[in-house]
Amino acid sequence: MTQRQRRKPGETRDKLLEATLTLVGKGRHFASLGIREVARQAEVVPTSFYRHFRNMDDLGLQLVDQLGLVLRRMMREARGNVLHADKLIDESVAIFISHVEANRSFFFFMAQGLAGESRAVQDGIRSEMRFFASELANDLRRMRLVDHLSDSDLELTCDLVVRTVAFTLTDLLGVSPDDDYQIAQIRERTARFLQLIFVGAAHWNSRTQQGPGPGKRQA
Amino acid sequence: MTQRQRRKPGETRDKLLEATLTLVGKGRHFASLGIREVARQAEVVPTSFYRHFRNMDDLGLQLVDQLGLVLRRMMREARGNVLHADKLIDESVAIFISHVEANRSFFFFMAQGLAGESRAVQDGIRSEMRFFASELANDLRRMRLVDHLSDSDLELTCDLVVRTVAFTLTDLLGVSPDDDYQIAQIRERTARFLQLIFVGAAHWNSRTQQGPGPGKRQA
DNA sequence: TGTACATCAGTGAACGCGCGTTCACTGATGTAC
DNA sequence: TGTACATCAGTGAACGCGCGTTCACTGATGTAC
Repeated sequence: MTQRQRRKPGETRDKLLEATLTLVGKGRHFASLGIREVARQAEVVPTSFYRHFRNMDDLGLQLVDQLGLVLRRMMREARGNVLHADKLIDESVAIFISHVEANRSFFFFMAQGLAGESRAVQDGIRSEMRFFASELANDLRRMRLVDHLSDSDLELTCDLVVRTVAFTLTDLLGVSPDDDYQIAQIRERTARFLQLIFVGAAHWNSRTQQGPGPGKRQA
Repeated sequence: MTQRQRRKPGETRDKLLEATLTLVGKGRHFASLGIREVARQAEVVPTSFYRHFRNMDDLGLQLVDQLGLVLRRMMREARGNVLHADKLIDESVAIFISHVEANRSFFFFMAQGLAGESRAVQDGIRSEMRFFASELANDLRRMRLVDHLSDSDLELTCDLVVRTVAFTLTDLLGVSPDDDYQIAQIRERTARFLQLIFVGAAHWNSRTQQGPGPGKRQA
């Protein structure tokens, strides 16, 4: 057998993670993947799997860690590129969508994991989202765009923003990655969702929180 | 064998559907369920499965149909019970949560299906959500709570409301059905999300739509 | 610098098992006359 | 009302296959002295 072993350290592990993402990217659900199937996709013998992961859930957890890195990279890029506050929403959404396109499988895995079989993966993804929301809150504070909001109301707003953006994943899941028109539609719609939320945040106050119905304030 | 056949017509089919929901309710993911496993849970011989469904995806589609009925029942109850506009949000959310508790597995299946393996199921659930959003829009129009919104802005608002409520499912998924405290937390938080959205809708206008950053209007 | 040994990651064979699916069968129910 | 027949839904046996997992092995790399 031609040089049967000693790839670069961690290479097989990376291949297995990537193979899983590839299958997810092809439309498979993480919960339905098996060890042999992933190993086959990774062009690795099934027994190698156990050198790196205890089972598929364990692999899923390590994918969540990598997802965290992807999200942080995205956040960094957004901080660098979103300069003018008046385009904050549009530019942020655009950056999000472009990162989803560039890491489709990762984000699909994220969307799947939120309602997935493994509690640990669920919690991991939720924790990433919480972190993201709190970083967003920090940024908005720093930009002094939400001075009238209490900490907990700001946190509420950012959580809703993150959820809304995350839900977009289920929209993107359904369209082909090169259907630019549909993707633009989703981008615009998402931006309008966020505008709606921020308009709400701008007019939010503690009285409001006590619960009028819709439209109460408009008169 | 004791009375080997002729149950009530459709009984086996219902048992298979219910068995699937039971497994989903226990934390399993729909995509990971197999025919034999479902048949076992239903206490039915595996071959019976084929008398009613072509495969698991087919069964999933029929679950989506039933989910539609559950949602319609919920809508009817909300229409009957939400009387005073100033409590519209709180009461609607309470009704939603109580229906989720009463049909846990159904709603878990819905949450799973949104990012599930079957495109048909995905589309089915999305279609149910669209229908729900449009009915909500009708109701709000009828109650004259959103007179200043254009049709498309109202549609946008209702879509966001439905998404936000749907996302709640991933929160509920993580808490035990008898953890009343946590469930109350989720209910309150969801109600606040919706208040935020409706405050946004109340102050929304076409200028806004052209995209100011957050807080722009507060000065 | 060289040697002995421990550790690590990749391998192929093998296991028992549960899977999806097919088949021919059975008997209850519905339909035609 | 009675009879003959078609349809339908449930059944048990059987198939070949892919699954997760174990095992003993191999050889490259790291470490101690």
